[in-house]
Order: sequence, then structure tokens, then C-alpha cells
Amino acid sequence: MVFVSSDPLPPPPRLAGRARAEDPRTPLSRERIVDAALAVVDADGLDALSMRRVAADLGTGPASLYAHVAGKEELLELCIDRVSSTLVIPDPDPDPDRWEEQVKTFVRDLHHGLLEHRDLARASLARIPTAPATLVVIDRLLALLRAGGLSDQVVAWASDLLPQYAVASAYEASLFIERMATPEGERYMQDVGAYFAALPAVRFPNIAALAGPLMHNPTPDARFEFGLDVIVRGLVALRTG
Amino acid sequence: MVFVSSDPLPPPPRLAGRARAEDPRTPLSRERIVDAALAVVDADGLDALSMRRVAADLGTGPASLYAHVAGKEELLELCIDRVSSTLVIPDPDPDPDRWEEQVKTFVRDLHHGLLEHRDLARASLARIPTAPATLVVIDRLLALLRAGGLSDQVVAWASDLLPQYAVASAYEASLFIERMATPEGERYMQDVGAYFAALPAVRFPNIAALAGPLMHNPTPDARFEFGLDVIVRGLVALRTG
DNA sequence: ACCTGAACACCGTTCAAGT
DNA sequence: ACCTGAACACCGTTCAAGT
Repeated sequence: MVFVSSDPLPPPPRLAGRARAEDPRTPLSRERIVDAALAVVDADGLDALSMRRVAADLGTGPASLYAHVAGKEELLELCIDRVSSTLVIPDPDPDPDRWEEQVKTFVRDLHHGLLEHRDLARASLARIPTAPATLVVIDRLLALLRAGGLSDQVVAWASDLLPQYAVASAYEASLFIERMATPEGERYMQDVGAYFAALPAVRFPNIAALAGPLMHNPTPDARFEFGLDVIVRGLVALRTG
Repeated sequence: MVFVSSDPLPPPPRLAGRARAEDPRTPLSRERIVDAALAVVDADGLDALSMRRVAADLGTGPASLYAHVAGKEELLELCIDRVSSTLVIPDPDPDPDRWEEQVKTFVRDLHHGLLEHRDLARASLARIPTAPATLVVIDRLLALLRAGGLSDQVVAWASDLLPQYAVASAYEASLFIERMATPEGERYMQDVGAYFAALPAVRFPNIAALAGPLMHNPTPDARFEFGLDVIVRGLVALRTG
């Protein structure tokens, strides 16, 4: 590889940390816009995601995005679909004997896949999935659920309930993680613990009595795993055969 | 009742519909600010809730609110707590024989209490409850759960899981209701149904096979009731005694 | 067809100044 | 102590104008 004077210069070194404004000559595309949007979320969280910020990171103005994307709503949907497309969902060759563990693994993967992108899960709440990669995830989940001896109606509603749980938990977990990441946040969580412990037992006898278990987080995933276990056990209880 | 010329005039008649700017002489207070905020949410939804809008409805400027409320975050927390305080939670005299139905009634009341305020539930997601009325709700839930033969740890985590489900479902239900309320929204929901029905069965065999059950909503609460049943059955499965 | 500058109608929050 | 006007640093989206 040789450089001649007419070659474009290689990109200059730059401080990491903040997103670089990309070469404005490479044309915009949905792909690049979604890349930039996810980079913003990964770097600074969902609240930092704005059309103006994405445009600036791409070295252009906000109006330019609207040639490729209908608006912020569609951009969020595209981000979710991109994340769905990265989920490795092994076609699990549904095995009735290992059904419960297979369902749990599926929901866990969803949960953790979302958690890789901070609080992006918030944008996934209450969205009807219509984008292709997301539909693939649902279809695979349905395939798995159908191997569990459940009625079609239970399978259908369970394919709503389980992702709802994965998403809501990922959102809550992301806020928890975010808080624990900063010194003030860690302080705040300790204060909350102390606050609950100090609550007047006359007015809140049960909170006072259970302050320990209420605050207990043996592992970061313990609460998530508990709810997942409850839901899967409940589904098993609805088996017809 | 007689009017003399020095009496302040009674408030002039006005078009309903939009919130009136209240008498600026009656002093601001947290109470009145929360009243106004909830009125905005009830009238136009959570997205319409802004400090500026609340201030305008109270006949003042946005800066005035900050003497009574730390910021928008605190205002949202106060709104949630206000809603919690309106929930009628009959101390249910926990009865192990009717435990499952009592738990369901409790979670249903939470769900529907939130639904009375549009998509306010969104603001309740991922918030650690510390305000008094919300803590009362949790304490009562704990009391009820403790009558079910569950370990303290299961009781504690269930008191997270059940409200999480009530809140997430209320948020999703509110969006569904909101959409069905407008003609375009109703149209959109029909289009989604048609879209799923028309999905290529080769790529999405299970969605295609279950299009009927997936779209089936016999009553507005059917999905919520399904999930509630699943979770309560799962908790029953965790009974020690 | 794709991109842009400028504008419109908004945000939450701060702060010096008033009463 | 409580309130305010004005400002700061942002938003999403539109639209006429450019290439």
C-alpha cells in the first residue's frame, strides 16, 4: 500500500470519548443513521439521543436526516430492529424435556441483548413489533412456546408477556446499573436502603419487617431470574396435556 | 349572597376543553401544582406535561414552580404519589383461602387506578417508590403476600414483580386505548392486523399460523388478566407450605 | 434525488431582580 | 419567602432553496 499525493488523507487521530463527525462526503443512509443513533445511546443513553445530535455526529444538519427516516419515532424503531437482528437466537430444536430451560434462555438473551444498549429498552416498551428482525425473534419464540403443550391462545399471549417482562426488566436494570456506576448514584442507593430501614414500623410494619429481603440483590440478575422463574412456572401450570 | 361593588367579580364563563388559567392571586403550592399537572395528563397525556404548560395553566411563569418543586422529576413523583393516595386498598383481612383472588384484586386495582390517568404509568416505571402514599400501597401488598405461605424473599421480590406488571401493562393498555380512540388509530390497528395476516408464511410460519390468537382481544383486559393469572399461578407454585 | 440554512414552536432550568 | 422576566442551551420538524 503506497500513498500518492492525490490520495485522500487518512483520518487524523482524534480524542476518543465523543463521537467523531464523520466524513461528510460518504452519503447518508438509513444504515449510517442507525449506526450513529445506537452509538449515541451506547455512549450517553437514550435521553441523549436526538435528531440534532445524530446529525451533528454525522457531520450534517438535522434536516438532512428526514430524507432517510420519517422522524424520531421511526429511527427508534429502526434501532430496536437493529438490536433484534444482533440477537443470536439458536433455533433451539424444541425439546419438551428441556422446554422450561429453553424458554428461560430465550428470554434471558432478549433481556441481556437489550441491556447491551443502556436504557434503549425504554423505547421498546409499548411498541407493536412490525420490523423484520424483531418479527423473526417473535416467530422463533412462538416456535419454542408451541413445543410446551400449551393452547394456541396461551402461546400467543405468552409471546407478548415474556418479551414485555424482558423489556421492562431490562429498562429497570439499566437504570439500576447506571445509578450504581456513579459515586453519587451509589450513595443514593445506599441512602434509599437506609431510608427503608428507618421507616416507622408503626405506619409501615411490613416494609420494616422485610427491609432485608426487599433490598437483597445477591446478583445483578437475581430479581430478573426470580420473575422469569415465576412466569415460566405459571405457564407450566397452564399446560393442557 | 349579595354582591357589592368592591367584591371581586366571579370568574367569567369560559369555554371548557382547555385548562383555565387559574386566579393568580391564590398562592401557589405543591398541591395546586400537582393538581394542575394531573389535569394536563388527564386532558392531553403525559407527553403534554411540561413545566411551562403547568405554569401557564396556573397563570404564572415556569420559573415560579421551582419555589415549590425541585424540578420535573419531583413533580412526576408527586403525581404518582397523588394517584397512589386515591387507590382504595381495602385492608383485605388476608384470608389464605381466598389469597389468589385477593392478590389479583389488588394488582387489578393498581392497574386500573393508573389507567385512569392515561399514560401516566410510563412515569412510574423504574422509579423507586419513596413517597408516603406509594409506600402505603406497598406495605399493604406485602401484608397480603405474607399470608400466602411464601418465604420472605419471595414475598419481597413478588412485591416488586406484581407492581411492575401492573404498571407496564397499564402503560401498554393506555397506548392501545389511545390508539383505538381516534379514527386513524383504529385504522392503524386494523392495518397491523392485516399486515400480520399477510406476512409470508415461509419466513414467519408461526406468526402466520397463530395470527388469529395473536390478535385476539376478547375484552380490553384479557391480556392483562392472562399475565396476572400466569404470575399468580407461578407464585402459588413457589409455596413452601 | 438528496441535501441544507433558516426558521417555527416548543423544552427544562437558572439567576438576578423585584416585592 | 415567594415570585418573575429574561436568558441559556437545548428540542423535533418543516420548507423553500440549492445542487
